[in-house]
Amino acid sequence: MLPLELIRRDPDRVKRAARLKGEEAPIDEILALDRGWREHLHAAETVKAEQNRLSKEFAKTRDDALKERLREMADQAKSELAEAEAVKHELDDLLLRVPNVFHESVPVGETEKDNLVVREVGSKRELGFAARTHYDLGETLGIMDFEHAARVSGSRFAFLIGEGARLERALVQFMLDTHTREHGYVEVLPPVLVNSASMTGTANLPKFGADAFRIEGQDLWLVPTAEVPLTNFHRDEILDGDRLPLKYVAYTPCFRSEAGAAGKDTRGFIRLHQFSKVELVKVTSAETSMAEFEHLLADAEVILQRLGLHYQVMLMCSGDMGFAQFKKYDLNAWCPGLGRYLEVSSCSVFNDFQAMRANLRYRPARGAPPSFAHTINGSGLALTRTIDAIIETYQRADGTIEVPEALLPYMGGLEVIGRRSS
RNA sequence: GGAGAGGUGGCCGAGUGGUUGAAGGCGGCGGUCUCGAAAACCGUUAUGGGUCACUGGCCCAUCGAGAGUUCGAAUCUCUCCCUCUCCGCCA
Repeated sequence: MLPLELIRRDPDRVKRAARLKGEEAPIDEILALDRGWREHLHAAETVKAEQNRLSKEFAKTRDDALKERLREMADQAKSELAEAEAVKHELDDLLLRVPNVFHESVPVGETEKDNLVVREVGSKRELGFAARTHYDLGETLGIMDFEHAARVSGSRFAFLIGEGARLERALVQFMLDTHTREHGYVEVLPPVLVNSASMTGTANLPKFGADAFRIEGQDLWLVPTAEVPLTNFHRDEILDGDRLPLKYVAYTPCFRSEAGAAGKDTRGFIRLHQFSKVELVKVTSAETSMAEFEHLLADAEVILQRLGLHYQVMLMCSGDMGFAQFKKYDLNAWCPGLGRYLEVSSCSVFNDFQAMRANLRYRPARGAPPSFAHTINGSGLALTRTIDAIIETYQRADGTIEVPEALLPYMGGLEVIGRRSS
């Protein structure tokens, strides 16, 4: 969330940022509640201070009249404080609904059409025959199965089978190895059920609860991304500054109900209620976050480069970047069969927006007062769509799929997916 | 899931309802001593918030969380969470 102090000092900046993001921000209500809260709090504390003082006196004198007066003061302080807290709750609730501001380098715009292509790497592969989609190829080869998934779970689920499942496992291994051995991330296997406080910490709550799956009757949610457990790992802590940046990588399933997206990408292995992702998370100091953000983006790009996939780096405009992000890049991989790019990674920096919600701080130097950390995350990469891009890019005229060179060590000698072994 | 024990500051660990925001120790920081270091000794060492005559002061809150009893709660009561031990169940 944003510091209340920022909203007091520069409400217009916050309003403007929200408008350019296409979000609502109840700034005037917040300012009114803020005034009310401080009035009641001041009243309560004044009475309480006097009560504390007289209470010590009472310990000596045991004066009955004083006791009666103290009883009244206690009631008064209690009711003022209750009033202050009620207003503060309302205030905090609204604060959690104020979107983050954004970095000066973010282009102002309304829709995805206003996003900026920062660079393109590689080029669209010429196949020399009519490209087929990953779901056509996948179903034909028997490595993807949507029909049985619909029976077992419902729509927007999928099975990977045989060499398809093997491909995902190889990719996971490849990505984790690259990020841990070469990029210095610590591998983590987190819980995939998290509580509401964690969901609030990363700003998935209160606004986006409808996009997530909740466990009935319990305060538990299925993680929409490993960002939630990784970023909340240090919630309510004060870290030593010299431990930063912290770098974590985790492979987890991700669960999204995607309520608002019905009808979009219904075909194929693209937008599912459950998908796998390798996620990168960094916790940094305020000074280094923007540079660490660019590094994280580069770490994710390495995966695409090694897989030999053509992709573009897209800088998201204000209107398309989301509630919590300070700046965001998408990595879009080219899929010849679909004839379009698929988003395989989304990399974001949040400045202290998440850290304030999660109360995640660090001490810049010995004895210095704590500051809120900066948080960064990005997919490195989403497995499902990376598989789509690989299948469509490496397909051969006979409908089999070549295994990208980088994955050969992870595929146990398999060089072509779908080749008859007879 | 059943039975029991316990959750105190960066860490360990005292704590009788009333100068206890909290003894003591460790660690950290500053200093004395020293050619320097160690040791020893002295001092200092939480977080959040409000407020003011605002490079400082004053006030409030915080001893797992929440509620209660009381003029006053780390200390008494209740609920919840977590940890540990034993049993059960399981991967």
